[in-house]
Amino acid sequence: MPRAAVSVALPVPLHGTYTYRVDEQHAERVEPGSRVVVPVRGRRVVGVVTAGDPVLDPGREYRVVLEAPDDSPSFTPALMATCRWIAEYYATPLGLVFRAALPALLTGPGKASPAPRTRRVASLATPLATLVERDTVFKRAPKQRVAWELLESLGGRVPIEHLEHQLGVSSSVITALARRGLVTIEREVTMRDAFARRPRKPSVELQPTPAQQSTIDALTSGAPGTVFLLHGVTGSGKTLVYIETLRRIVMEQGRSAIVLVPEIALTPQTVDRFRAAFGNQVAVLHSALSDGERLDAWRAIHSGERRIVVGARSAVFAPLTNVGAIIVDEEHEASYKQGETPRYHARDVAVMRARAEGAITVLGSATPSLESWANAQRGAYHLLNLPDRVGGGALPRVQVVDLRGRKPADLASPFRRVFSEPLETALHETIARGEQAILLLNRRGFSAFVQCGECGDIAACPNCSISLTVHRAPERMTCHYCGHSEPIRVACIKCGGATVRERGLGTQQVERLLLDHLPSARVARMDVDTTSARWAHADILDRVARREVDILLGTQMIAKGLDFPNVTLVGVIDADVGMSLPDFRAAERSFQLMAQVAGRAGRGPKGGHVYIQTRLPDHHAVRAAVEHDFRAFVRQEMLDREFPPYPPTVRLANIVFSATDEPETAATAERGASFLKGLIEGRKVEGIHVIGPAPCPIDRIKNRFRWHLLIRSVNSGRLTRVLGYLATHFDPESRFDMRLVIDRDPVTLL
DNA sequence: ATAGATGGCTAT
DNA sequence: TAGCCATCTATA
Repeated sequence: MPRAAVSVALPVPLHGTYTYRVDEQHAERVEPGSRVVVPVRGRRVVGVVTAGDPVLDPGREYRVVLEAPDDSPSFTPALMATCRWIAEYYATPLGLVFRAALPALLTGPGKASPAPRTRRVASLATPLATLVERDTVFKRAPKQRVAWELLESLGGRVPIEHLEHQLGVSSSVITALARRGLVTIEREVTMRDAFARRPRKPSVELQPTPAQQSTIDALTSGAPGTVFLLHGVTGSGKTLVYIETLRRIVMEQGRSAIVLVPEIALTPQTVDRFRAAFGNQVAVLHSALSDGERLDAWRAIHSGERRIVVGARSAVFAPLTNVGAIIVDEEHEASYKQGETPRYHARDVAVMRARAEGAITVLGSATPSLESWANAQRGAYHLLNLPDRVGGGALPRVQVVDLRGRKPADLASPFRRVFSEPLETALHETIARGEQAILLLNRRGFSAFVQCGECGDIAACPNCSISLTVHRAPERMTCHYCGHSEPIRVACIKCGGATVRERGLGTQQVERLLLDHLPSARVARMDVDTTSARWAHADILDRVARREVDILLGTQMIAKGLDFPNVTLVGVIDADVGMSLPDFRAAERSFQLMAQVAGRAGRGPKGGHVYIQTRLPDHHAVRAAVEHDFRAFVRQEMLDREFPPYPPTVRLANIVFSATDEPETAATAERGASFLKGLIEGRKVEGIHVIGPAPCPIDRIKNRFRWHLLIRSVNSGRLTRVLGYLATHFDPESRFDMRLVIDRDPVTLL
């Protein structure tokens, strides 16, 4: 039945759809989920058909769909349903959700697809059959002979990139061979796939242990829509469980699957294992792909050519059909939350999509998020445990170095101020034994906090129980949730001891100290500055794997998924910096980080040691990290989130106002708060509370002033309705470039 | 979100 | 006074 008109969601921040007529030429090619090119204010825009045959107003003119560029819809019904859920839950226009779900090259009306990528390939030009012949030709060029024979042994035709990077042939040798006419170099069109640069290892997956096997059995017999929370300690072999589960669901049952990983660049080893196990069934989507590469991968998935998608956050939108499983590795990771509109959490989207697809969801972590843990406790998720390391290896011994009440003599040198004696000794010994160390430095605090030098207590807000931030002019401590403010404490309210103002150290400073005091150690630094280049992450980690690095110093990015058997020492330089962040998840983040980084130590037969330097040795996050006891941490942390209530006890949304004028921003935030309070009181909505407004912890970005307010709700559906109402009925007024952002389930409140 | 229109301000 | 930038406006 050809359609006369369609409803189209457009990538504009307007809620609701637009109606366009369809002429006969396009009638057969438009159905829900199809991309269409339509006129919007005189320009061509790509929208997505949400429904066919809407009711038309006879008294009105409608514009006509200009193009229906695709043979088949880009969105399956299950994926459409998932996008609709996102639009409603996060109070985001549907068209913007669709746009986020498509590769960039499919969201613009342009037809120009980028030029295919080529690579240079070397081939043998002349056969040199006899040894005598070779001896003469290569008499004075032994390196050319090696290269030539390597080429010959590999079938006479090899990409130059491969010769240079994996086989160690220098480029000058190749040019010389080409110049002498012994080798010809030509260009060849390749599939754009940057990850193919990494050497592919042969598949040598081990046999599952009995514990792994029973987990695999449980996962593969889960009813459609079941969500599993797989709590497996570091080194318990979760990746093998994922792989064997997919072997059944994808290879044996013929379905498809998505594997979400926090950030591919940080987890190359995990990705390598999937590629090794499933070869060209795997499409890898990661942030470093070019637009063209991403489009190629999308097409290969859409056509059914690749049925396993491994990727970061947005891979949850992979255009697969018949999805049987969605795996979310390291499900607690904050990078699953998108930082811009649509601000979806890929873990939660994964659960919704899996339900729509009739698939199982596997949320895996050694340190699950409190949200997922609470869902498992109330029976919404099915909990599976892998409590032991594969091969019976012990978890490393964790030792606390108490930095409280250190004597002036201990603080004489800058080095000693950062590295306690036990940590320094351990570093020396580790390097002397030819083993490797990882040093974790929490992200530099963006703001200063006040801590007691005697008991370690960090000054916190009496209403919100998050840390207070030091402000200059006027000099006060301020809460960035509710706006509470008080003079800077000089004496600790718990013990009366003298307080100090703290602000974390930078990685460069610590690197300098290491280079000065351990001149023989080879130090690699890994942070945003050293990893901006495309393959910088993988390159640094590969150097560590090849043991070209003695000490790897870095921010949280070093804590993830690495498996280096020769790393026997891990040091957490200052656990308190993380604990001091003005964020209700500060303790959770710190615990996760300590637990994850501790899991990097002692993965080999040599065992391992962890040192945590802190002034809060009795804090439950530190104690639980020492004991490797996630459940003990959760028990205390759940209590702490009850009053004042924070997730998972309540649902949370962060409403951010920003504009170029400070008083106007504050006034609009006030107006937003009154609007919400009026709505809540007027409609007698129970269990929803507005906190603030207050300046955002980062109160100014690129000359825009930022204020925010928080909404707490005991009930999810009610919060959905309030946010939907705010998005469609509150007018922030566009003076001073005013913008309003609704961030539901925020992972950071900066 | 975003392009095109508008209006004020600076460098020439 | 042209050109630039911040701001405004509308989207079938």
